[in-house]
Amino acid sequence: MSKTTMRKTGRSLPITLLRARETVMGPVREMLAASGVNEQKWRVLRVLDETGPMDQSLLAEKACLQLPSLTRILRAMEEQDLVSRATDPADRRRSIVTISDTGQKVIEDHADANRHLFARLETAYGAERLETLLDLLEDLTQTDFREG
Amino acid sequence: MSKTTMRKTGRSLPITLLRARETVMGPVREMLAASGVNEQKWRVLRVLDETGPMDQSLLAEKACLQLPSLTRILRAMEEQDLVSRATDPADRRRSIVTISDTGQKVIEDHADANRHLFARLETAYGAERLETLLDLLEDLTQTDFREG
DNA sequence: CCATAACGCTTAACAAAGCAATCAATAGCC
DNA sequence: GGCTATTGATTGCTTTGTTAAGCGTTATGG
Repeated sequence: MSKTTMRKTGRSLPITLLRARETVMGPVREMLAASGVNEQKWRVLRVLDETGPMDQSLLAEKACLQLPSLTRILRAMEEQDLVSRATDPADRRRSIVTISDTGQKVIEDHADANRHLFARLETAYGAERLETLLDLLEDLTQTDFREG
Repeated sequence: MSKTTMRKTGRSLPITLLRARETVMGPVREMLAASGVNEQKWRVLRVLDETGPMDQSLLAEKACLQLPSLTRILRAMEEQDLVSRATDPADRRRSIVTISDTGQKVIEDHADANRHLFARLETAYGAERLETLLDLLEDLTQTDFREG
């Protein structure tokens, strides 16, 4: 045994989060497997559908994607006619991304399966506990615990 | 606005988990940036340090890594002398991974910073809430909500 | 025994993450 | 106005995730 093993090894939040994410995303990936969109594209579509057109920086933040990743994903999504991009006339650095009818249709096609999945999760895990978990996670995200 | 936007757009557990993970891992990545280990190697080292030598399949599961990823990571870690591998004489398909003194040192070097980080998180977020969150996450991981 | 299946790990191929550098457009400042 | 700094997006490079196939080893069943 190692010296460091002697310390009380508390549960690891990073690994626990990873595991939980895998548990949740597995079924979602299954759901999306058939259609031409993957997890990331689905997140992009959902954000655009829920919030409307926006520039890429904001979209990246809301969809939890890095700008470089988003750039490449949007290129593919444009080719699939899921979204369209147009440079913002007010600031020609910006490019505004808009969901297309095809993109809307993908969302709608998966809406039922998604609701069904979520409903099963609520049943198996407990609706109140799920609410609590989401609250705690959102608070964690807003917690600042950096140096200084 | 879209048709689908009309539905009550519940909070998305996948994205919330992603965000929370990013919040937690950001500072950890900063901590590790200087040393030669990244997030994944750090997870491998921690698992080996806490639980002792083990074969790769178990290590992969505990460190939340896929076997192919682990293969590549271990190759690099062997070159860095962080771990060593030896085929299990009892079952020569298995290869047992052991943390090295260099690997131990990396853990020890970061132990303080890691504890400090975790302590600040406990302070900023609340120790009890953190416990609750970990409990809820672990339960979620054990929740089966697949079809059928 | 021996053929076959199952297992543990590796390799291969491609998409994506992460990070740094780059480029074009805008903003600030003298 | 013209120079520099900043911003939004893209590209390049390396590592990892994901899936499927492959190889050697061990278990199983006739």
